[in-house]
Amino acid sequence: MAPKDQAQGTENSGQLDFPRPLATVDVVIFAIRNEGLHVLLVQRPAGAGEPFPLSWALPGGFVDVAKDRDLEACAVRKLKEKTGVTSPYLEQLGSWGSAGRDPRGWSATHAYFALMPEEAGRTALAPDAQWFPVSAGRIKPKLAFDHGEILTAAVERLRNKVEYTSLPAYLMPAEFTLPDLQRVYEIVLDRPLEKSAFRTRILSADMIEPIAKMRRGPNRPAQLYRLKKGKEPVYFVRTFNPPE
Amino acid sequence: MAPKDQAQGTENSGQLDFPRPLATVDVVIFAIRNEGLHVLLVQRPAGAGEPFPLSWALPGGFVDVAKDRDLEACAVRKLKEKTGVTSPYLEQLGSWGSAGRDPRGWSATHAYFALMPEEAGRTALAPDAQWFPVSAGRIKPKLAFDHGEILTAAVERLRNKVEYTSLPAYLMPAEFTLPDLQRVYEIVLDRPLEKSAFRTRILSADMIEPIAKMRRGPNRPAQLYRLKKGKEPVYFVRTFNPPE
DNA sequence: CTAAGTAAGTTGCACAGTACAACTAAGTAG
DNA sequence: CTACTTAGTTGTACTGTGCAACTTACTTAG
Repeated sequence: MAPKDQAQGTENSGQLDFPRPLATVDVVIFAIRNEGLHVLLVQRPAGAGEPFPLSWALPGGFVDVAKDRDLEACAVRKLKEKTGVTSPYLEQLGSWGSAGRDPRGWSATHAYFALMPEEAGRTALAPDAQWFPVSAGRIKPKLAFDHGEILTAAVERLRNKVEYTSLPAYLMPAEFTLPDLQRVYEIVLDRPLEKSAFRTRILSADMIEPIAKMRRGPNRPAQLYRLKKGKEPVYFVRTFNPPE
Repeated sequence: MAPKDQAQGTENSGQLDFPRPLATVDVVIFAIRNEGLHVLLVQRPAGAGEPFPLSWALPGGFVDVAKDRDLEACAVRKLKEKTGVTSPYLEQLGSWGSAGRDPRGWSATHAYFALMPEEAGRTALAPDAQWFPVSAGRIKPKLAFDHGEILTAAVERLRNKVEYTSLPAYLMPAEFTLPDLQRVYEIVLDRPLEKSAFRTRILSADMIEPIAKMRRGPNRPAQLYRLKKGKEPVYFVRTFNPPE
């Protein structure tokens, strides 16, 4: 039986015995590793009746109406199961739902995207999880379901936001230098940025603070910074001017 | 029975006989009427077992797995049912899902937001639908479910985007002047904008074109424009500089 | 016919923040 | 001590907004 057109709004919408779509949550987890943007994927099981056996997929799964108080709690749970940690940044990305995206039936997934420092993703990675480099907004293996499309949307959202926010700060380790941060911006945007304009922008944003320590190397030492506590992401009033 | 932790990923996730959340779609439909931002609401029925009887709510309802190919098609359908038209702009806003938001059980809604010109919303409005003014991001009546929260998020998203996009163009009638458009920007942002900077921004964006007609009034006539066909929204590289 | 009023549209200068490029500073390695 | 490298600064050009005064084109009152 199909729901009434005006479900949530007709005299008999109290009857709820019509077919419901499957509800899942998937999380696109980004980290910087080896000077490159990486995403965490999970290999699908090979069991009978399993869709996309052995394909790689975004970590996620069904909403558990007994366990999950709300969608975000569900996303946090999935993230924790695969990485052993909670991420410093979690944002809703959007939802994808259609008749055909899952062979098991009409399904809708609520996608989230998370940013974490490399160091966080090393602790307790699930055995079926693995980091994959993202190049040109794509991943090498073809992903299960429509996860390739979701990943592309996540990369695009990340790139757009990096243009005018402080999001890359959540990809940094506890202590970092300004050139470190700039490199992460450049990795995500895949283009070089102006050093002086970058420094002006970041330092006037009141988002990081210097600590009493320098990063020493074979050349001039660099000031180390840390994120100010409890800092929301900062929104700048301009984008970096794209080249072209 | 609860889904496995690793649903979409365990040997027996082929079994799909665990409880599923309710899946709905709701649409926040904006239009400018009487120099003010308005949103379309629908009054809930009074039948037995109906949650929030006679409260006002966002137009929406259950996903119909037989009728709706995907979520967006479902949103378009809801929109059409209430307004009789399709809107020139429809964007996904986010999803809200939790155990408590609907007394009938764990439910998740996929929220969209739509922009349309006033003229479009006059044709075939459903009898239970009505336009309400939005002031200070709020609506007078307390809305059903968590729709107040969703509306607040939609207004916030709209305000943010108006700061650096051409979205208000979708709120305009077929022919409009630049001062008309500026007024709509000012209505949404709730603050005055600079005339000359506004004109420079809009005219250099290649989004509207002048037509061979002027708007005549008790003073200097104004050039009429129309949206260029098939125009995607334009993103500017700066926001208008907020005051203070 | 003229003057006053009003809104459309233009112009010029100040200001903020990025782009570009050259410079200084502080370390290591030979 | 010199060469090299990266951190960090400085100065000038450019772009687009903020602000304010100005011109233009119409209506209405007299």
